[in-house]
Amino acid sequence: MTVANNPKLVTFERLKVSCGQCNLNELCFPHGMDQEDMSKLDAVVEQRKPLQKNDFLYREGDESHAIYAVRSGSIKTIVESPNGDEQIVGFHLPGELLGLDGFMDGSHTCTAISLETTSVCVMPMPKLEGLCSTLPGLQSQMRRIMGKEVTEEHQMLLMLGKMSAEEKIATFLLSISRRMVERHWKATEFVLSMPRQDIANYLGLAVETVSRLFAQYQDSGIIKVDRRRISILDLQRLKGIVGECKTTEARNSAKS
Amino acid sequence: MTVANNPKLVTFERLKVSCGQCNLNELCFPHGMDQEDMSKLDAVVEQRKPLQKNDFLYREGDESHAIYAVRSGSIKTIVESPNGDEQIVGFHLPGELLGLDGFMDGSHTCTAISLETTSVCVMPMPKLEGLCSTLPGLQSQMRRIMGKEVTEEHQMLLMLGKMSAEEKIATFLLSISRRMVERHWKATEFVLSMPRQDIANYLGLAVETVSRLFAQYQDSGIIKVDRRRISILDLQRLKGIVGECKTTEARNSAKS
DNA sequence: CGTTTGATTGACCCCACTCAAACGTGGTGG
DNA sequence: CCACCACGTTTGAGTGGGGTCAATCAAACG
Repeated sequence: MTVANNPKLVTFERLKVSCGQCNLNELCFPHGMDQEDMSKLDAVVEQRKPLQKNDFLYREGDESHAIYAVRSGSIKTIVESPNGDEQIVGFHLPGELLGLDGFMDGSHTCTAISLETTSVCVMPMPKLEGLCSTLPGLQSQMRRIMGKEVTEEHQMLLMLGKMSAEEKIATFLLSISRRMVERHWKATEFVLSMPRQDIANYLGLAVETVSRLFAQYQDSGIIKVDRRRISILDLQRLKGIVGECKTTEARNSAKS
Repeated sequence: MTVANNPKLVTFERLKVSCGQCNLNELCFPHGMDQEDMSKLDAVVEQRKPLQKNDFLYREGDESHAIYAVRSGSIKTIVESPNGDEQIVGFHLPGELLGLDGFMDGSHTCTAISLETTSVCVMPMPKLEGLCSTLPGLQSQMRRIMGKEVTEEHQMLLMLGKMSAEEKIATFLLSISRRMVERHWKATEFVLSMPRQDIANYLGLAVETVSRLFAQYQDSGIIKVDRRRISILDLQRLKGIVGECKTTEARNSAKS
């Protein structure tokens, strides 16, 4: 329905949409900024030729020029180990940011690959830095964004370190569901943009385990699986799998 | 030998040491800053009463006032899961920073606990922000620090997601060793400040597994273990365990 | 159509966890 | 100074969760 969420439309209609007009701005970088600041931000945001499936947005080692926001489509970020295998460290949906890994020494420490046809907004670092010194709000915005990244990665460490396969899958589905709601999509029906292989990699599991647990949850009547299309039939039971107490629920309702 | 690395001395001698005089400044926040900027930073750095073992520096949910640098001793940071168990997300040695998890919404999302008697430098956020707007270098410094945090956590995700117990233990020992060298301590002989339980938690393993692998590596002549005192006897073999190809070595030599 | 790629399912097995007990070691008080 | 206790660590035995291997199946594509 919306422009931003349909890659076909955005690709062929017009490339540049101002942040003020973008329906994702509440989720994205401009979150909480006033009209004036947003229009100044607008001036530095650039558009980029849409990425085709499996295109690289950037690779490990590439010089870091900018931070990126997904406008439509989705992107995975991966890090590579010394002995060759790779770990997916994040899936990025429309409105989510990436590229913060390049801040340490000016070159990216992970690789970003599109999962489907994807368009991104580019915020060039030099210009963004310049803007930061004039707009006091932008600086704290940057901090918030990086703090969010750190916090999210902590949650992922918790998942990889302490959760069983069942809990991981449930957590993953709930995370996607929650983010779908944020984007005003249905909480209980969505299409995963990544293959099973990527889900497994992300969760530290084997593909077969992911497949088996999807099947198991379907048999239990918790979800319905049709290839990459997922329907959550019993959200409460899914939440019950990840943790008995209500901490998660309390935290979510407190945030919104 | 050095003041900063001996908690007893620093505690009873004098609390405040300027960044310029601190032998950790090359590892710490001031890394790369000139004398002038450093003295301005000095003006906002505060000292804090030393923490006793198992004291909290801050807890999840606490309001975030500052970022902290370990001056002596060590600190662990942990996140808690809905169902009660916790994951250690980092061990912080002298010169290392913590508190960045509070940047998202102004309250900490993890808990910091000292592993031994520990003193920290406090950099209050409001003052630091003020300084950022006048010192252009400080802003980019902040970014570097956060970028480093993100990158380190990516490496940890890789470890938790893809490594076997053997690789995890080897990686852990090498990480400690590398950081000891940075602090001008011996690369091959050190005392771990955390119990086995914490190592196990951090690596996503059971205590028994950690114990067994330490024993196994000792039997193989790779390390020598005496309670918490570790001697690395065969650094090359240890590096061999984490990855067959030489990427790690190449990267390290390229950086230095 | 055949081919390829991704997903599922089954059989088997191994790594790492659990449970349990023994073993220092350090601290405490008699 | 020694006896005692508490805690962290080690070691052994047994088990199960999830990985591996292999075959099958279903879409998508040329």
